[in-house]
Amino acid sequence: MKNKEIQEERVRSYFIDATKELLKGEGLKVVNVRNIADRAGYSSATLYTYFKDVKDLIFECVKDFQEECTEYVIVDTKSLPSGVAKIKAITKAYVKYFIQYPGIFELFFIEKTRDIAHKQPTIELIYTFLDRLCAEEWSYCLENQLIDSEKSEIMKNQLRYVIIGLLFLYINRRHPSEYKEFNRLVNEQLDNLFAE
Amino acid sequence: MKNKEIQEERVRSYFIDATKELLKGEGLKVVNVRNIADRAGYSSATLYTYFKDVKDLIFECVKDFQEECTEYVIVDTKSLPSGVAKIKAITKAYVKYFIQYPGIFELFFIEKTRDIAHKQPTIELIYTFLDRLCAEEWSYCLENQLIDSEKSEIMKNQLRYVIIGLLFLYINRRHPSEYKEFNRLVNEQLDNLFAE
DNA sequence: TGTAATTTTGAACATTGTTCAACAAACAAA
DNA sequence: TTTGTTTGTTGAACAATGTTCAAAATTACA
Repeated sequence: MKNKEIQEERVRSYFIDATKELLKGEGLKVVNVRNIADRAGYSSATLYTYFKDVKDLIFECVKDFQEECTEYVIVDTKSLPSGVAKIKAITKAYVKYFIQYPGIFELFFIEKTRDIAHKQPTIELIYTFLDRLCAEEWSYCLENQLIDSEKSEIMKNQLRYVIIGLLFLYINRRHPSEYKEFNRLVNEQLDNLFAE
Repeated sequence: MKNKEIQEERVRSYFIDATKELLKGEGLKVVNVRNIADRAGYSSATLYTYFKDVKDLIFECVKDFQEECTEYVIVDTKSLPSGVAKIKAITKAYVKYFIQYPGIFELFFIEKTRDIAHKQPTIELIYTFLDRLCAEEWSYCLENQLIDSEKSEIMKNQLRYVIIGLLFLYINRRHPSEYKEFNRLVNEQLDNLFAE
């Protein structure tokens, strides 16, 4: 009974890895059952013995990518001292990760889940991701009165929505058309958020 | 030659009207060539003599909906005196319009255009829409020194991105799950933006 | 080794967007 | 009015997508 579970998990991982490779490579537009199955070395019909449907499989990748992104952010910012500048740096690393892998951004934020109610825990995970990346730093800033505690919740929300808005329009709509300008806007908004 | 053009424009409008009805009703998920053509009273093949493809047809609706939304906002806010409160009111009306017709939000911001380069003027129109709705009011506030002119561009950007972020997560991801909470967040962010 | 259980799959189906040869309607020329 | 040409319309077919299922292949085990 135990072996069966191990083997089952193994095959699932072949499909998941194949999907992750496609998402990181050419992005959502080439993620389909036949491409996934080809890459995993199975027929597309086999996919359905391990996953309810292809959306289910695709959403299985979320947790892995969050871990990868977390690692990416930590590596990029670990040497910085705590404080407002570190929140900015974490946010910029988070942004950079999605710019590097637009397919992952699409998966996290744009791709429609068939059954959004059933996937709500995953959605919640995505939604609170930036908060969790910055949580320690917010705490530090509040403890050391670097940030007005009255305003901290509003600021967290502002950070979340501004960054999602920026990433969304840039990745989904090529707006602004130049990365440089996009980057300038990110910096401007971050500086503004923590100004005064 | 003139008659031909009139008739052609007429048939185009049948398809466009059919698409608009579907978008305002059940939303993007039911917008497909067969549904559109059925409603327009033609075969789906006919659609292709009047439009390059279905995305082209769908994007034809953008301008009409912008006019409708503009009207909606004007009616909702025309009696208010100029000033910061009016910018807030215009923004809230803009948000309400998209909450009422989520399908139109999807069309404006989420739906992928096949050829994003070719559609860039339309994208630009969408992107600058809220700015244009508020343009007069920003001018008024700047002239009367109700807003720091140094910060006005940053504030406009903040407004745009926060509102798009909020609408996007609420409409596309049911987050937050309650409209009341969504509304609270919109108000909180608007108040914060114009505070101090 | 033979049989039962499990895993895998090819083939089929439904639903998309799109194309095209053929049909129908409108129009022009005789 | 008849005939021929141009224009508009469409059914049928195609390709790409997700999904299902009976049958084939493989594995487990008595």
